[in-house]
Amino acid sequence: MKFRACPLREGSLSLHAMSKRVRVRFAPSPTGGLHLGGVRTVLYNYLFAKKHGGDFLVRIEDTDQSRYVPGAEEYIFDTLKWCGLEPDESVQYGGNYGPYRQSERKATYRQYAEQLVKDGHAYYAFDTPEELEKMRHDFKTEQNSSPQYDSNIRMKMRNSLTLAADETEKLLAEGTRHVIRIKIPLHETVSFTDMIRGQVSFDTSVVDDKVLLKADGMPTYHLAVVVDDYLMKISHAFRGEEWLPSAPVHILLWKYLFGLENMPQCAHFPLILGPNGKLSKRDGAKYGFPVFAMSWNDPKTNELTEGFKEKGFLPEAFINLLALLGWNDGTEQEIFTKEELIEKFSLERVHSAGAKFDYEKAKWFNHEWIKQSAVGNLQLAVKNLLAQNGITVGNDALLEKVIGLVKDRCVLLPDFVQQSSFFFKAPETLDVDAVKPKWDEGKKNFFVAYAEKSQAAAEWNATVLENTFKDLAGEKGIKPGELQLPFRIMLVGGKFGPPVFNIAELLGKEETIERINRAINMFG
RNA sequence: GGCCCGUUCGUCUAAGGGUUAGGACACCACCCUUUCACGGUGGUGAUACGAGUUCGAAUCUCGUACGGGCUACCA
Repeated sequence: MKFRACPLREGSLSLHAMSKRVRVRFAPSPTGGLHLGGVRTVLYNYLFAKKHGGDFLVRIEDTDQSRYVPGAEEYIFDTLKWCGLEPDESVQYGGNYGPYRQSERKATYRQYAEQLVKDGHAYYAFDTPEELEKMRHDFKTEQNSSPQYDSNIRMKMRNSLTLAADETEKLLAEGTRHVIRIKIPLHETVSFTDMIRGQVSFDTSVVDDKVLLKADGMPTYHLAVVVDDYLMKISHAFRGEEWLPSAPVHILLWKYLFGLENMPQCAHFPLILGPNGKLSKRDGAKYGFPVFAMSWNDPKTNELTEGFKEKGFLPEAFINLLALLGWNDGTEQEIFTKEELIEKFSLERVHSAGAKFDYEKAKWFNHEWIKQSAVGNLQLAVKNLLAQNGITVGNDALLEKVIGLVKDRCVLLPDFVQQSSFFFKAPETLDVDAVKPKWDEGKKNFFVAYAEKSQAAAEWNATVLENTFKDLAGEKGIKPGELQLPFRIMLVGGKFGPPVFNIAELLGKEETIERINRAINMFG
């Protein structure tokens, strides 16, 4: 980390971290939802910025209207909010370097694109999509399965390099559809230092003349990212590994436009992989786990993709598991709060290899977080979940006790429904089959007596209940163990839940006795 | 096809020239528990392959193989 010495008024010297600004870009389009890899990119950017006392900013990429999905932008910010990763600057949160939405910066991008043409680093291209397709077809060979618009091809196409100057002028004056392409130099080695991978080099002869400004006047990512990073004074640019191959284009643009010395430091994060390569939206449905942070309902296809939130993950657990997918602090610690992550995160310890997502381990993280969560942190979510299942909780104090009692056995939030419904509502059906084969008069008599004894009990708690139960069983000559399962079925309805006597304690005297009597009749 | 990145138990990973290659998830066994879990103890299980450098290589170098990414007027 770099430091800059700052003299204080008193004359002493103190070290201040140089201000860091990192940014993340979002397209409110591709699939709409923010998938695992996207959120992790945000997370690492966020952690880095916060750790170094810098600013974390989000830019919105609404470059391609045909792909723009309504609602996606709001969705992005909802997701960031749920994850606790709100940016310091963005369309929604404001800041001093706006506008942050790409479509509102069109004039700026054009200005720099024209500048490049003037300096001989870019050119106008008038080729139609059909002509491009023809080119790709005509020049396709066995050695080159996908020909690029590059130094070999460009002189055979219709652009300001091949056309006479007055012809170009005329086409432009007529408003002919055109794009601006970067003119990649012939044989030049472009290299840069990636904070995770070290030095990476490319030969420009394999880079194509990327479109910088599209026919509709919108910039491509390549132009926008460089111009914005400069104008918004970005110091660090981190993104996914899938961007590595386009880095040379960006380096060249920095060189031509703003100077290499002003280029942000960059890092490319490893990909998050699904069972088969890069994690895709399809993998979720295919393998049965969520790939989006929050449920995304595609307004175009009306297709719903379930998210981690709706699946019952705690946001704390979600960012925890994401952080550990490609990074660790070198110790054996695995459970981190956001604050700890900020404190301990370091780019040097981010892996360079892709990480395959494991849903089982993800669930383990959530389980750990539920177990260590304070009851208050869970209460609202559980209450809502119960309400969704038709159970209204009238007694919050009881709910608190119930959550405390059952949270150790809940992996996902919805598990609370099964584990705690019966505290608020008597089970509608009892697992009679589990009891009947061994049910007899002796047991029936026991429970009739136990109900009577309970009625008379002066104290009502698990210990007293259990002692009474065991004493009575002894008197009747029945093993207490044989009576516990029927008792559980009576109260819970099935073979699950916390220890029976704890359940009875929370249920209270009246309810417990009522359930015993009701069940005795059902067992016959 | 070309270019780039990568490769330690099934999965996430630790080990920065010298360790019986460590931990976690999952799995198995036992203990605890007469429900289901939690928890505890133990177990199975990895340095892709081949050369080289070195007294010594998971670690450094090269090659091979395999995996992934990119190769759009998408990001």
